[in-house]
Amino acid sequence: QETYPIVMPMSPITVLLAEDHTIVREGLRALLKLESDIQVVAEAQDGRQAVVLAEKLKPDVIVMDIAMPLLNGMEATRQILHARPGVKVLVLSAHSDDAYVSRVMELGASGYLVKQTAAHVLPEAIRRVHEGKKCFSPIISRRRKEQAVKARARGDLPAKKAAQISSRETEVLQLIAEGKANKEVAEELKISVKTVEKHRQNLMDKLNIHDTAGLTRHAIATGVIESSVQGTTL
Amino acid sequence: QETYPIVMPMSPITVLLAEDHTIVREGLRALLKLESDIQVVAEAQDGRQAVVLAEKLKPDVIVMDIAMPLLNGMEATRQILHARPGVKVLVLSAHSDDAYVSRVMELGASGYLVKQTAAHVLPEAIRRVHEGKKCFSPIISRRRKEQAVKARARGDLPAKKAAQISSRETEVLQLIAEGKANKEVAEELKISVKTVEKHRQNLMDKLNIHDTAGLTRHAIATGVIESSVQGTTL
DNA sequence: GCGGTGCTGGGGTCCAGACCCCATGGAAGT
DNA sequence: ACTTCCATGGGGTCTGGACCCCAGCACCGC
Repeated sequence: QETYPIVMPMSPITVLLAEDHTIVREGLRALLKLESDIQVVAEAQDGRQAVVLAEKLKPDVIVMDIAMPLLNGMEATRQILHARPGVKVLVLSAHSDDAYVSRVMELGASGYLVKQTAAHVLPEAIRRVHEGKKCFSPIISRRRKEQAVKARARGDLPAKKAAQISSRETEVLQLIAEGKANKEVAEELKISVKTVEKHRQNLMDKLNIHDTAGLTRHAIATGVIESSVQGTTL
Repeated sequence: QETYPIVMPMSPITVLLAEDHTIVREGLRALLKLESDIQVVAEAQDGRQAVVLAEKLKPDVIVMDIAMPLLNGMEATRQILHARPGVKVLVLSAHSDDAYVSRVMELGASGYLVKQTAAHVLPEAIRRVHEGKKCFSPIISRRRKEQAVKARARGDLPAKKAAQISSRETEVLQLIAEGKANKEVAEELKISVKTVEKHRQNLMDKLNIHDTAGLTRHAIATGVIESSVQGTTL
């Protein structure tokens, strides 16, 4: 019953919101409601729901939290992209470890926003990934550029997949996070202290974390150790 | 220039939003904007800002996230309530651990909502705590009742104490666990590096933990920080 | 084979942190 | 009033880790 405006009334971008914290999810929906070209067609409160709803409703874009019960956002993303390779997954995560971002992007996600991002970036990012572009939070894209520059400086081939932590490095990481000094790690693994230092350095470079506290947090976050590990006092 | 409506135009409840994830914070603000009797007067993206803004603007209610950088919601709540005992702090947290809830309530907070809570509960909770009532998420209040019954059955004494960590020491612990060097901690807290070293030494003595990794694990295990705290790269 | 990478080992420099000593002022408890 | 605790700050020493250089050997893929 309305006259056609000069601007074409494009069909809105359909969005599935996957985020386990209800109050946060409804907040995001409230933010997106202000955008006339974006329509939230469904919400999922865990990864499994996200997979099911993505399959059923075939939304254009899926805004996916990483930390979710039952099935985390990483696995959910993998399954969704396996079933519908064309769909755009925009990851929304609390953390920004390089290794994390790399893994998600290798899965085929279209973008990665950290939750520190300003709210107005979200609808913009949804539009961008809908157009087939990649989209990252400023912090992330800045770091990715730095990484790329460094990689080229080192003469790396573009076939990257940067932060692969080797099995030996993981061993060292665990012992460091358990509070062992380099010397103790060396004794434990029966290698030289110098080698331990080297592994430690490689870990720091690959993870872009340059302090013991950060390595420890990373080890806990990725499940290498638990926070309740008893220290040297035992 | 407007005529007075029949309903008294009560002065709105002033609210300070303390939540480190910008996109979440703006989502919450968008939700609260729909409530005419609630006015978000300021936002804080870490605990220290929350303390400063609470002091300066004296809001009626502070909606406080627990997991925040620099100063977590727990310590921020303690400091704010120390300075202004009358203020209402409504804690908003991702976790619903009993130990967590108990500690927060002992500090004198007015309520505790988990983020799984439906959005419409938030403004309702703000009104309730503003009236001086306590307010919990349904899941929490149910469990608190069960706990209280059990406690009485066991005839518990309220007494307990481990190594007593002071409020200042907890602040230092958080910053250490976030990967800050002593010098950075000193700058953040505007005290001498020597004092930071002293606090660090006291922490190590009291906790009987003598490495940074151990302190970091302890901070995570006791909820001072989360393992996913952003590193020094931000 | 040749390049890539992982694991191993050693040389060095430099600074931050661990641990010792000390003192002062304020707040809180007895 | 006196003690205790906390927070503050300064003196020192010494070791451990961060970061730089270098290398050989083994494996894997092409």
